[in-house]
Order: sequence, then C-alpha cells, then structure tokens
Amino acid sequence: MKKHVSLKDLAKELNVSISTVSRALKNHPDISPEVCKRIQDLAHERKYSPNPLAMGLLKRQTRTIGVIVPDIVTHFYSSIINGIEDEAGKKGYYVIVTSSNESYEKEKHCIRNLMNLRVEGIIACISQETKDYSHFDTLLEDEIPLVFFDRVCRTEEFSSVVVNNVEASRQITNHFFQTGSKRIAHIAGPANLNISKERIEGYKLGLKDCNLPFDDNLLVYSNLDLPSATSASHKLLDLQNPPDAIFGVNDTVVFAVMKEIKKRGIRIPHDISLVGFTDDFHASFVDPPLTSIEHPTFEMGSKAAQLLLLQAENNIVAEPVQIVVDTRLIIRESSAKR
Amino acid sequence: MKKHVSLKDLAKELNVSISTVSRALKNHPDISPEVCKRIQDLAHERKYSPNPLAMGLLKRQTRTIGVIVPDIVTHFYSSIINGIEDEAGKKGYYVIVTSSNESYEKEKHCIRNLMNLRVEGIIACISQETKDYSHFDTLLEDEIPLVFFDRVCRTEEFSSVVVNNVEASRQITNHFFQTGSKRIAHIAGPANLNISKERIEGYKLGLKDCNLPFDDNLLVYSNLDLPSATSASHKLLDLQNPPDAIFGVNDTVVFAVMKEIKKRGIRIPHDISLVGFTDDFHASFVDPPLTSIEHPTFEMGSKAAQLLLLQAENNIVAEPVQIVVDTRLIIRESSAKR
DNA sequence: CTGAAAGCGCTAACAT
DNA sequence: ATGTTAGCGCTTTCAG
Repeated sequence: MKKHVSLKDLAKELNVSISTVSRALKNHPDISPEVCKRIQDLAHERKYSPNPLAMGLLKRQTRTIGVIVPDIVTHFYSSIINGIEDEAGKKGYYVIVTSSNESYEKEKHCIRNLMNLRVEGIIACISQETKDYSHFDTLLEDEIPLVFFDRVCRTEEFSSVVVNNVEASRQITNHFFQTGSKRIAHIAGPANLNISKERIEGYKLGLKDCNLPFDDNLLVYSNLDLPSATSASHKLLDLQNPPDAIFGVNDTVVFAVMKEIKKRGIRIPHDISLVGFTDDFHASFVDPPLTSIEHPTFEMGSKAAQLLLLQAENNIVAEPVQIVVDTRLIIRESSAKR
Repeated sequence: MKKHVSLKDLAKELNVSISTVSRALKNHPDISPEVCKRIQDLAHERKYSPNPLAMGLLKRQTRTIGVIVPDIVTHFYSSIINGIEDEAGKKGYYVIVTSSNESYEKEKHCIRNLMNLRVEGIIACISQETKDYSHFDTLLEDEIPLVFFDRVCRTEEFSSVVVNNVEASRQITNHFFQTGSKRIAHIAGPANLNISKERIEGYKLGLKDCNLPFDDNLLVYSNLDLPSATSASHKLLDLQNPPDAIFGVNDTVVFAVMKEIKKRGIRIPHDISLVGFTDDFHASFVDPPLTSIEHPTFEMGSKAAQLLLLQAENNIVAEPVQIVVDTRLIIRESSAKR
C-alpha cells in the first residue's frame, strides 16, 4: 500500500508551511487567494484526502458507530442495518457491524471489541441467550451512547426502538378468532426476551377479548432456530386436541412450523391457520402466502441511528427515550379460513 | 464520551515515564519484574486498551477492510459477508460493509469512501449497472489489494472468487432435459455481467448436449429486481409456444417468475419446471420447493477474505489468482416432472 | 533498567 | 498573510 499524500508532502512541494496548506484547504480567509488556489489545485491533483486517523486522534472521535445483531443473514436484521447505514452515511458516520450469533459470550466480546475500537456509540439487539445485562455497564461508565432495538433491556437507562408487541399479537389472536379459529396456539421465544413476554401478554389479552380460555398446552416455547422451532411444532401438533391456529414469535419459527405441518399433510389454512411475526421479505413467496406482522425495518434502523447520532454528535448521553413504531397485520392466505 | 485512559495517564499515576509503561505492557525484558507487574495491574484495573487511532497513525495501518456489495439484504450477500467477517475477525481485522444498491455511481462513491478511510483492502461484487471498470484504477495506483467475488471484472489484474457458472447452468439444462423438458428457457441477468454471460454460455452448451435447438425467444434478459423479473416472465409466458422449463440467473428472479406462473394457474413442475441459481435460504420454503444451484456462500466469503488478508498482512499486491468454488445442483420438487 | 525525544498527520493557539 | 509550536496516543531509537 502506497503512502497517502499528507499536508506535509503538499507543503514541501509548494515551499509553504503545513499550516498554510491546512488553512488553504479550508478556505480560511487569512490565506491569499492565489496561494489558496495553488494549494487546492495541487491537493486535487495529488488526490489529497485528510487522514481520518490523524483527525480522530486529534479530535478524539472516530465518526464510527458499532452495531450488534443476533445474526446478519436474517432479513429482518439486514434490513435494519440498511436503515442504520443510510442514516449514518448521511451524517458522515461509518458503521461497523458485528454479530453475536445469538451467543451471550460473543455479545460481550462484540462490546469489548467495539469499545476498544473507540466507536462513538452502539446500536444493539440482544442475543436470545442474554439474561444478565451487566456487560452494558461499561458503556454507561464511559458515557458511550447505546440504543437498543427490538430486543431490549434496561430501558430506564438506555434508549430503544421497539414495536407494539402486545398490541400486535393481540391483533393476531383476534384475527384468528374472527376467521373461525377456536384453539389458538402460540410458539413463544426464549422466556428472558422482552419480545417473548410481550407477545405472550398480547396473546393472552387477545384470548380474553374473544372469551377464549387460556390453555397451557397451547403455549410452547422455542429458541429462535429451525430445529428448536420444529420440535416446538411437534409439541403442538402431537396434542390430543391440537390447535386450529398457530402464530409464532417470528417468521423464521413459523417457516419451520409450516414445513412440519405440510409434512403431515395438514392443510393451511383449512385445518390450521398460520401467522408469522416479522413479515420477512419471503413471507409472500411461501405457499400459502403467510399472514404476518409487517415491521417497518428500514425505519426502525434509521430511527435508532437518529437517536444514537443525536447523542454522538453532541457528545452527550441523553435521557433515555423509547420509540414505539407501529406495525401492520398483513392478511394473506395462510389465515384465510373464511 | 469519557476520555479513555492513555499510557500517559498510567505513567503519571505511577511516576514513571510513558515509555516504561509502553514497554511493561509488552513484557519487554528490560523492565524489572516488579515495575512490570505494578504497571500491568494498574492498566488492567483502569481497563487500558491501546488507542487504535494512535497505533494506526504510527504504523500507517487501520486493520480495517472494506466490502462493497450490490445490496445487503439479499441472503446471498449477507451470508458472504458473514464468511468475510469470520475470517477477518480471526485475523484481528475490522470490516466496513458498504452497499452500492446496484448503482454504478454509488459503487464509485463506496470506493472513494473506503479509500479515504484508509482501509487496507477491498472485497467487492460489482453492481448490475457497472460497465466501465476504470474506477478500480485508483486501487491499483495506491497498491491497495482488491478481491472480487461472484460478479467480477479485470481478472487479469485482480484476484477473485467465483463459481463454475458455465458448468452449473449446463448442468441445469441437462437436468431439465432428463426430466422431460424440451423447450428450456433462461432468464439472464444484465448482459454486461460475467455471471450473465457465463450462465448463458452454459445454457447453450447444455442445449447442444441434449441436441436441442437454441431458440432466440427462449432467452430473455432481466435486471435483478422483482419488477424487471416479472416483466421478463411475461415475455416467456406470453409466447405462442411457451417454454416447459425456465431457469433464472438467480433465485430472486425465479421467485418473481414463480409468483407470476402461479397467478396464471400454470402448474409447477407439471406444466413448467423451474430452477433457481443461488439456493437462497428460502428456496426450500417456497411451494413447490425450488431446485437450485447451491453456493458455498460462507466459504466464498472466507476465501475472498483470505486472499485479501494475505496481501494486506504482508503489505503486498500479489499476482492475481482466481478461486473457482464448486456448486451443487439441489433437486427439489419444482423440477421433478418425472 | 529507565527516560527523553522524535515522529506518524493534523489543527489551532500563538507568534511574526 | 504566513510560520512556529504544541499536542492528540503511541512506538522506537538513542541516551544515560
């Protein structure tokens, strides 16, 4: 790699001082127009660009923010990253994306890494394993802004961007009832996650709305991977009195359920209605097309970035706020019993 | 954001010089064991970590590599990014991911950005719009290693990781013939891309293998987005003598075709066999499950990173090599005519 | 064994 | 209007 041209190089070539060059490139009024032009021309010719490391060292800032996602290949996360990068890019920030792979240990590692890198803030979605939240203390201590999205914790201390989980799953439950389902089941995520708890709460509220009893057998827990979701669906389908409707904590889980249902020759939605939760890009391509809760992912990402950059740019840690974005139930054929 | 502790801070606290601290932390043999221990203990207590900006400035390296993808939400790319990050992480490099959004202008912008950031190398997949390749000259001039993957150019000058495109689409064509198809169509990508050209070449070779004539009407071009793919499928389905088999340049295109076919009540694979090309994670979830060419995406990413880091770490621009990874035809129901 | 000094590239206060 | 200097955090000669 060749050495990039520096102010010093330009200064030497033009027989002026480094500070003159520095000022000229910023159109400082003190510099005489001709000198200014000569310097700018040469800088342009030599393709000068300021060294961000030197600037960062001087200004004690890296113009970089870190992102921690449970995984990067799920459409939900990559789409949120898209929103984050868009917003950050507009403000001249770089984004370092790291993945916890749903592991608590890796999550801690990501934080340490990003802090060592001197990011000016972190946007995170906690891993499904994370039950202890003390690893975020260091951010508080060092006054590094942190914004959570989707899966959150310590919301009194950190800002967050979430969806109306309770309302959304209540809506799903009601939708099931309105389309003729009576035994509505829910495959929840890991019990420690707020999204799991809130979606369960909405589920129960929905049952109440419909005057349906809560049946213990119809609420099962699953980790957020295919094998776990498959075995969760076994639990439901093997019941003596199986459900006539299932909704899962997210689309990935529901895709697995769908596969299992088809394998058994059960018809969707005739025998069992099925609804997902994040409206993955592919929800409309599966067969039958999946009813799901549409998340404004890009917007969630850009909002989280806005929240973060507001703090990073002003070098403050603001009072925590929580932005709740609205979702929308997209009704497709998987729940069209009637 | 609080100031991170520096060597200077530690030195002051212990009444020693900065250089002593620096040496102690590296277990330099010159430093007396007790002093060494005292320093290391304090450093640990104060959570000292070296400032990467200062190090980078000194060593003229950022330990950062840049990635340019056409988009980040497509599973193919996010999975490759996964492989890149894994490999880079192991070697202590950070990864900055940027997206061209399939735009030539944005691609140029990404390169400029990454170079200004002083990345030590770039891994790129060119956008569908890119027909002129001179924007990569600057990398050559500055001797910054560049590795292409999937969609490549200037392979005499830059290393690359690609798949056996010709062979794979030849295999698809033969598979169609063997399962009873006679009028085999191909939806190709933009004509400027190597992947389009090579897949067309394999298609033609496959036809020859099967003694099938090449029919101009059965080869249509599409951009790599849903609307364009939809209109391409119209062209094929509206033919007086429509095809009985279609394969597309990638899965995204084929998903769009599938939707269109279903809308018209045509049966897959009974009336038309369908085959994709990247074996997107979701290929097995659509209905019917999609036959496709499985790409070892994670491996492609890590191989590209290996190729790049070998150069970055040794600060050389090596002789270009091309790694061709093998793909595998995964036969599912969308092409199971018999 | 330890410290002082220079320099990586840059800015800004302080000369001139 | 331009130059000099100090310092951001670190390593590495060179002195002692």
